[in-house]
Amino acid sequence: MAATIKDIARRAGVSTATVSKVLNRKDSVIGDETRQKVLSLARELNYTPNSLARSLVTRKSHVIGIIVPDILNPYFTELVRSCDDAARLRGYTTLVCNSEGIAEIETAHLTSFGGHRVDGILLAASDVVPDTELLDALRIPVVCMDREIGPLAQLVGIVDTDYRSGAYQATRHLIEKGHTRIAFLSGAPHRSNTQIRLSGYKDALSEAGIAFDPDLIRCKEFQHRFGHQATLDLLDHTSFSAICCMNDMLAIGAMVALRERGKRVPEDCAVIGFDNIYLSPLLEHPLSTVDRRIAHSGRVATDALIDFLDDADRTLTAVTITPTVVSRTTT
Amino acid sequence: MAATIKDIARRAGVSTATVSKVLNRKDSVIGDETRQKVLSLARELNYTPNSLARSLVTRKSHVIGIIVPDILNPYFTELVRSCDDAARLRGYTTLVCNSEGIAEIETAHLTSFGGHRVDGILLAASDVVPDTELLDALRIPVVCMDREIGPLAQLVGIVDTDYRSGAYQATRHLIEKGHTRIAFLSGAPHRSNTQIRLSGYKDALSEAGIAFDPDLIRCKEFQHRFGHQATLDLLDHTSFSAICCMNDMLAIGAMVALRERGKRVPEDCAVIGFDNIYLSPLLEHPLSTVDRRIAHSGRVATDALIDFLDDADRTLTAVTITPTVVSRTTT
DNA sequence: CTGAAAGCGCTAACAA
DNA sequence: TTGTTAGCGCTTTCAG
Repeated sequence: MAATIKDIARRAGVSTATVSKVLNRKDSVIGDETRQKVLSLARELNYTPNSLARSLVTRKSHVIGIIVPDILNPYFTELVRSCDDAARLRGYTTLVCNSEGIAEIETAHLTSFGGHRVDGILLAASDVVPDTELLDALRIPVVCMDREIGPLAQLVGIVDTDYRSGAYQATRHLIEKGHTRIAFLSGAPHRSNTQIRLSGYKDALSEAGIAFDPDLIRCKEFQHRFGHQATLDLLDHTSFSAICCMNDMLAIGAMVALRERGKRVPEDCAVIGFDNIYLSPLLEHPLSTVDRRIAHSGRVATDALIDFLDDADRTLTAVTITPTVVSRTTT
Repeated sequence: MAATIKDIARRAGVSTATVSKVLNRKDSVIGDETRQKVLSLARELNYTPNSLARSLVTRKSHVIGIIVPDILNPYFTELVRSCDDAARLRGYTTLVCNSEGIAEIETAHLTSFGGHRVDGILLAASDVVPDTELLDALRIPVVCMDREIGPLAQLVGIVDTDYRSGAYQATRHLIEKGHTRIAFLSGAPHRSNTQIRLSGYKDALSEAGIAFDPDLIRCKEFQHRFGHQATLDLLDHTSFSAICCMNDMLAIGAMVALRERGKRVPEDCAVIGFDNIYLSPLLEHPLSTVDRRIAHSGRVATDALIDFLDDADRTLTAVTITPTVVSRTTT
């Protein structure tokens, strides 16, 4: 059995209260020899405080719950990694859950966060509509990491990306390269996630005097499989010389489809992505994309949450990241 | 404040013990109306058990600690994801930590696992030599996920991959394609991880009557940057027609270097990887590689651990995964 | 400067 | 069938 504060107290001939004080650096009032005795005993017994017991009384778990749709998606892998790094730097541990983009699963995770008494929640809702009632009932501070969500009492931060601008820039980039028939791939069609991006796409088109053609639009989900499938479908039903993908995995899927059909990138068809995941420069054709500063946004979100938790900043933090085009070889 | 068992007890006019019994399905002995009253009250008050308190008394946290070098590496992303899935299926939660491949960091995480009273540990030690003394002192069951580690009292499972066979098969695959000058890229040279693979490589060569040439060997770390750098270096200093990479990220890095130097894959130089990460078929040149059943191994490791924890199987589980070559377009 | 006592929310015998 | 009691390991007033 692991040593407890009691073991130390007994051997040191002091009370557990004293040991606790020493161990928590609340020892300004503690005698020097007592402190030394306790400290050396702690080392000797290989003492590690039981954080369950500690959290129970302090009502602070120093754990942050993170929800993402799927950590396998490189975008979320990077996001989670940067959140975790930022959290550890400030003494917090991270509990990561995958919602699969399914509201019920997200809800279950949120409930479990409540049970584990996490101090705060970092939420990448993506395409799912979170149960805001639950979120409110939980009374746990929340920071949204990828988009706004409905009104929420416990919302203490939003790290938003200017998707409209990103999509606009991507489209414009393609237009400047001379394309006029530009296909558009994105996630769930009715979600703001997609609608906002679509508006940026349309803005760029109309600005250039190009008519919007709904036949060029394919919206369903943010996964490479869909990028692949949609591109094949596009190839079969219409003509175009560029694809504007609303994330990099979609772009990767699109390029696979293009290759299968013998199309060269960018000669026969240009491709641009969105996110700038760390893989995009490593592809055989390094991917042109829209950089959204993934690691930075994770860090900012985490810091905002912890600032709030640690009482450093009790106001709502709202940060909007303006993405920028990174032109590589696929456009 | 979240409702507690006490709140329910008071309103239901019963004792907390009774409430606890109902809520834990130890209610075979509980009166029907009492049960109903408690259950409906629990729902009404939106009761969620405090798992900290529960774990403190039951001495079971239902949390499993996972250590990997870096979750950004797709191999570990997949591994962690499959462990997490398997764990949740059995009622466990997962606490994931990145060791960065640095022993001190791994040690810090292990210590923190002790503090959090995790029930078991899933360890992907990779190139780091774990502090087996600490591990023993912790008295927490451990399953190794990618290789064996030294003698360990608390070791309850090993999921090993037959690296020798994998490297042998990869090399042989290349030889069968007509290559004789085959470069070899791997991680830390003095680690078993690399040495075992190297022996497979050598076996295949000697079997084919090809002399081993140390100039073709580059071992340092398992990251794409090194794959890139090593390939450039190889290109500058020797000649070869194939590269045998001991993980897929190395292969991706190598292919970038090859492209930069105007070499075509596989015409000018064949490349084979190791791991079969989910990205490898998605590359522009789908990567030939050695499949090691990542998700399967994570599942097996997790199940072995939980079997032990749940008392279903108190013997040491030792599984060796035999990898197989997947031939795609780069060889 | 140190200790006694209470209690965080829950479970687990043992009584009743 | 239900309640009483004790206690998990720790922190935190409040006395001494």
